[in-house]
Amino acid sequence: MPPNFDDNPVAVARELLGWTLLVAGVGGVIVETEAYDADDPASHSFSGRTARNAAMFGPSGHAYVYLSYGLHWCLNFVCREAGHGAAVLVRALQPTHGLDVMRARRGVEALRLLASGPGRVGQALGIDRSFDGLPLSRPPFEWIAPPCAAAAAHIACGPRIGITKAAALPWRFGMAGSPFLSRRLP
DNA sequence: AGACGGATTGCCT
DNA sequence: GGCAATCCGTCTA
Repeated sequence: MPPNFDDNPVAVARELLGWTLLVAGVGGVIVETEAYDADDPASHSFSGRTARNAAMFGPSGHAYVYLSYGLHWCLNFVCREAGHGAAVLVRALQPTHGLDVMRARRGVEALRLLASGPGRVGQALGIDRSFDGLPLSRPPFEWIAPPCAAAAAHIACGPRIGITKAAALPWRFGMAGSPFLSRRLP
């Protein structure tokens, strides 16, 4: 049972925290996300549809994958209804499943370094261009719901990272105090 | 056809 | 805390 993606990206970004995301059996608990909306200058969808961001304008509940800085594959979830260009970026996981696979892919041992950062998440999960546009409700994706009401009480938010436009919006969300965040939250 | 910049990471001091 | 690496997508001609 996957989470509900038919909502605005800020709501989806918050609701995703605490869910366990597995890709081919490898993954962990989502502890950090960022929201990107259609009329958001920092969003890849802001300047309209192109070949790269086409998945963002497709149906919700699908993956949008892009290459960052020429070498990092980043995983996003399309949300709202089709055609809006809204998505949520997965920024960090607490590794729980397939630790050895992730260690091999990442080339590091420490749990803390396996998936704390969007590029690390992509590498740890084996994400690449071929995942762009795939539905999140079917294999290789698999979801485990968070323990009831556990996540909501511990969510913190702050400005998004690495962007220059709309930098003031507090659209980065994380589980407060988690050691697996890519950076501290206020 | 060619230039330019980026939703980052890792290694440096 | 600072900065180089790296290469695809987009824009301009």
